[in-house]
Amino acid sequence: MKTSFIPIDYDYFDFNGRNYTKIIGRNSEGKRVCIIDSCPVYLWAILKNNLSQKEIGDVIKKISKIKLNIKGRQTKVEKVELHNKKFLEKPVKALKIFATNYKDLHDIADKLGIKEIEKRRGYDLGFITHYIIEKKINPLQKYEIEGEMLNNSSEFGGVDMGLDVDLCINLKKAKLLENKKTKFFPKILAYDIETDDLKIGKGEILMVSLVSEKFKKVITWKKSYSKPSYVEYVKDETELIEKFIEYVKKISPDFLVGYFSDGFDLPYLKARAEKHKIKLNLGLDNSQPRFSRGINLTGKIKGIVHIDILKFIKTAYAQYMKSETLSLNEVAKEFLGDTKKPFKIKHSSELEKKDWNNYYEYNLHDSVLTLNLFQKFWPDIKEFTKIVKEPVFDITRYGLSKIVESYLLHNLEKFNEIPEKRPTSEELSQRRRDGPVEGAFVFEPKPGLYENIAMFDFTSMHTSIIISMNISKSTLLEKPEKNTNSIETKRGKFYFTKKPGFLPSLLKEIFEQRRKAKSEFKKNPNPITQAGSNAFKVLSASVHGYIGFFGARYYSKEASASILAFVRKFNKDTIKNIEKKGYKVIYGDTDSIAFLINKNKEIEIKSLLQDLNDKLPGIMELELEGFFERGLWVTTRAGITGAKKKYALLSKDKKIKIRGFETVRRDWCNLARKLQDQIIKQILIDGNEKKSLEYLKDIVKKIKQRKIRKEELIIKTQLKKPISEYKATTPHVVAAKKMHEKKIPIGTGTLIKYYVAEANQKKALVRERVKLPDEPGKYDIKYYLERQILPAVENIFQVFKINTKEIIEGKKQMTLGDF
DNA sequence: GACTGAACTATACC
DNA sequence: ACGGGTATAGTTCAGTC
Repeated sequence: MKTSFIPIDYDYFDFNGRNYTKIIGRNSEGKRVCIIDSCPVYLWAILKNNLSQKEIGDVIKKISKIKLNIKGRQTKVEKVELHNKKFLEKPVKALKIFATNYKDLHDIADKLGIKEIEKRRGYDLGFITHYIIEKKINPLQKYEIEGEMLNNSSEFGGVDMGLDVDLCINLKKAKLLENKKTKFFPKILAYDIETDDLKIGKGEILMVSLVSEKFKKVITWKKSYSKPSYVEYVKDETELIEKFIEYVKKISPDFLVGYFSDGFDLPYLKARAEKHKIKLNLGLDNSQPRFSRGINLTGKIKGIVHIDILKFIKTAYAQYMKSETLSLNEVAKEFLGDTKKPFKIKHSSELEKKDWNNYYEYNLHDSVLTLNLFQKFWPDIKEFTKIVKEPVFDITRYGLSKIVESYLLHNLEKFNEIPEKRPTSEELSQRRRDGPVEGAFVFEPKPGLYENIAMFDFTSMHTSIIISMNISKSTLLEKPEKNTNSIETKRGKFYFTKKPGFLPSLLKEIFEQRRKAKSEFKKNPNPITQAGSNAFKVLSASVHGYIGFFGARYYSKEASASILAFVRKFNKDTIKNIEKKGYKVIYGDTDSIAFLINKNKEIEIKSLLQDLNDKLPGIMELELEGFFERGLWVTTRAGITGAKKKYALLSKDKKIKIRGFETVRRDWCNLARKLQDQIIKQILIDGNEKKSLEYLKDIVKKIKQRKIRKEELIIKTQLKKPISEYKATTPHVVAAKKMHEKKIPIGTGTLIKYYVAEANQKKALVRERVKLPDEPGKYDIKYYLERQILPAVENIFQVFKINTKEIIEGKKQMTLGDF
């Protein structure tokens, strides 16, 4: 039997004590294919130096005899081979110890505590990762496979019986079809549920929507006066769940996609199914979803990849996004230009018959948005999966460190490297005690309104330093050596060999692929080329964070400290060089430098850039970020020093770039944010403060006359941990408690909204005046003037020597006099 | 009881 | 626990006079 095959979902099972993979995928005809395969299972024992041939022979003999009878199965060492390998770049002699079952490698490693063995490695990768590395059956790549058809046979304990696939093949041969572009259009089904209570399983599921390319359905037992065509009525919640399963099975998607569905929709369905004593048998083998334990639930369905698209967006894109929250509404707005349907959710008992049609539509559209978001990010997910070589299920849930680490693990073989182990819990606590390393340098600006500014920045600074200076855990030298890359840090002077290490080499590969992908995208801008560029960008930008992350296999505080020391050095050196040429540097943060170009022409600045670049080592590169007509820097609140990380620029093409100001912070009320935004824009465009001052006076007047709507004064603050863990009772904690009393569901991550009301008695603390947005009350004019408006504008006008405090307070006294 | 600095908290920048 | 450090700023809390 021969067919094409694109692997999608990976699973494994034991048969006669051995491990077998069960991979579900599709062939070119769109048929669902399952392949059964196995691979050698082994771990590495790194031998001590200077062992004699005889000693090695004796060790091999000893190890070959290891037999274990644990967890109800027999496992043994089946073969031992001697190999010349590398571990952390150093040549080592290592024994490749083959055993029966991957899950027993740990126990075998425990038996290897003998003096000739220095280290034991390679048994903590997970069987699927081990299998993919070993057999190179990579996810989402296209193969031509050969094997025996299994047709409800009893082979492998009848694994294919009751498995809903078109073909089940015992794999014999697989050939990667390299040159053919994989045209793989997966079947996607998005879903979303509506319930009467947000606590998992507590309320009833009122309806569930299912949306795929040519399918739209809302299943509900809550009837309206008229039934839209996409709605299907069922008798009750039990039937709703059964109907849901029926449709999922009928459509049989490759991906079942939800938004926050790991934490809500899927566990909810499971809990309600349990309550009604029915099985949520969504798996291709009729199994129920399985949930991982831990803080973050993840729901796995066998054969169908369950994807919580929120998780992927959060990990890979949140840092580049404008949205203030990751709610479906905001994320859809940013990426799709579409929003949720307006509908105010109430408990079903409070809904009138006429409301239900809107509720159906709302529910349906949430699935539409979820589907569209998946489509939007599918090219990215595909790229990440192909590059990192971990299954889609994991790629969409891994954090950045796991993505980087997986990439490294899947590429060690070409360096003949034995993988490093995960840190033990002792190592983890030690690493946490290491404390932080000194970070980047930020130039203290002199407050003012400047004209004609140029901004340079280093291209992917940390990444290019790692590559150019060959920095990593394994290239760090124990002793000083000549002709090395060295750097002084607070933790001592560190030396790195110039012989390329595997981590900097792999990073260089990613970096070059990113460059290619980026130019590809520029030549031919489309979602596919953009996704390639994005994936390499995110991956390469995360490597420095990975090295400094205490949970990393290739963690190195020395390497991390060195990278940051180089970051400071290159930035400061460049500032000096720019100043030497007679320019005034006004600001810089980590990898950027802003300076005044005075009367010089742009061409002269570009030649300065060229000069600076000529002196930079390796692949390091300084770029022109842009030319700016005007720029505004202010003092800190204390009013003495220039504030770092707070500035605004007006580019030549009249675009405004605002950084750090209250305008861009979501924990300030809209009024203060909008006012500041207007003022900054006006000042940058006009070059003076006159109009802005009038605008400020007008707003102050309006607030005193209570002409500002309360919505403009709502302060939004996120709960970062459970309420009980707060040591200080802050305003937003008080508001959260009020919400809790009102039975509004809250938890870590909830954006708490409140306003500050007038005090009826002498209430000094802000928290005593906190009210929820729909609580009646008058807002506190004094608070908003002094704690929101004034701080937002004070240091801006200070640049023009205008004392805003007098303007605000002076008028206030007059108004108070009126009372 | 008013004042003040430290601690706690959130959020931004790169 | 699931990249990192640097920085600003508000509010509460605890200690001082």
